Order: sequence, then C-alpha cells, then structure tokens
Amino acid sequence: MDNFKNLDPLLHSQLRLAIMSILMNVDSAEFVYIKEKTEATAGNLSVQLDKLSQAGYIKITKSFKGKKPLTSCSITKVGISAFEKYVDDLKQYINP
Amino acid sequence: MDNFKNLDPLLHSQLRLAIMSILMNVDSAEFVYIKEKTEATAGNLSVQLDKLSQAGYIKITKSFKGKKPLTSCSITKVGISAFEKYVDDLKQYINP
DNA sequence: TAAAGTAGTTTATATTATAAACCTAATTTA
DNA sequence: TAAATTAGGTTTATAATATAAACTACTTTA
Repeated sequence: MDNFKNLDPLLHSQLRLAIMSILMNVDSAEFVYIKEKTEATAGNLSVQLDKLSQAGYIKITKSFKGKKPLTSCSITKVGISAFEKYVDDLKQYINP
Repeated sequence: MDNFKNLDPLLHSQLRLAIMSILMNVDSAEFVYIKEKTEATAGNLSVQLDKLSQAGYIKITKSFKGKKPLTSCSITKVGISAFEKYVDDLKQYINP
C-alpha cells in the first residue's frame, strides 16, 4: 500500500475507458451506438477500438445489416479482468 | 446519467493524479518526497508540478534547506475541488 | 444519374508524456 | 586544492498518444 501502482495505459484513456465501461454492461454494442454514447468521432473510435481489439480486450465482429457494414463489439474475459484490475488499481489514487 | 462526462485532462494523467492524491492527504510535500512516492524522474516531475501549478491546483514554494534548494508543494482549494470533481466524474466510468 | 448519406478506415497533425541532457551549488575524495 | 560526485532541480528533445481531417466504398433519395 505504499507506492502507486501503474495504471494500465490502454485503459487510462478517456475514450477507451468509456468504450470498456459500455461493453462491461452489455452483451455487445454496435459501432454507431458506441460512437453516440461516447460522442467520439468515427475516426478516433475506429482507432481506439482497434487498439482494444489488438490487446485482446474486446472482440470485433464485422458483418452486414442489410447492405450496410455493421461493426459489433463485445468485451472478452481478458478485457473484463483488465478492467477490474484497472478499477482496483485506481482506488489507490482516489481514496484517502 | 446518459453520456460520459469529460474527465479533467489535467488530472487524467497517472503522474499528476498521483501527485494530487499525495497532496490531498498532507499539508505539504517536498519535491524529493513526491519523486520517491511516485517513482517519477525529476524532469517529468518538474514539468507536471509546473502544469498543476499553472492551473492553480497546487502551490509551489521554493526555499532552502540549509544551503540546498527546497521545493515544497501543497494543494489549493481549487485543486481540492478539481480532484473531487474528477473522482466524481470517474465514478460514471467505473460503476455499472 | 447526380447528390447526399451511412459506416466506417487511413493518414496527417496536434497534444502530451517522458527521458536525456544540462545547470548551479555544495560536498567529498585524491 | 583541483577534480569528481551528489543534490536538487530545469530545459529541451524525442517518443508516444490522441484526435481530426480526408478518404473509401457502398447505398439511398431526389
């Protein structure tokens, strides 16, 4: 309980944290839904989803809704663990 | 309770958050003490303390301990409010 | 069929964090 | 007492990160 634990840099980012926060509470979410909830630009969201996916924190499934592309995201077990650890580590910073 | 609040970018940084966390719990702290607790390099610490000071979140007092320079830091009222707001905003991200 | 819209991705730029190099003064060692 | 070492920083250069602008590919509407 002495020094500060390093916060997972992948999660210590407002947008990625918001994405993970959403995905913690749903089975899966579509690109457009996440975009609206986070108020992120599509470009930024695309990049950050990719990073989370690269890390294995989320799973991205590309399909079609009718004839339009549809990107769906869901959190993985690894992602859940990482999120929980992040929250736990963070407590050290925000509690007296 | 719908969309995500923006997290104060000045506080949403591991090192600056650690600095503020320390200063929330003491009257004042010396540069070297903060450096040890946070395990930051002196250069990085110097820069980040300066940013917090510029924002009015902390007060930096430069004096001498014997013949050596001594930099002391303390949190301001503005800093306390900002920290508390940050923690509050953050809860939206980490609670279900 | 031209213009506008949807759902994204790629790439260029701005911002931020970090470390390396540097400074000044004091102290120790040879 | 000259040279190296240490303390306590600051400044500056670089690496990493976030963001927005521009672009792609396809679809719908006028």
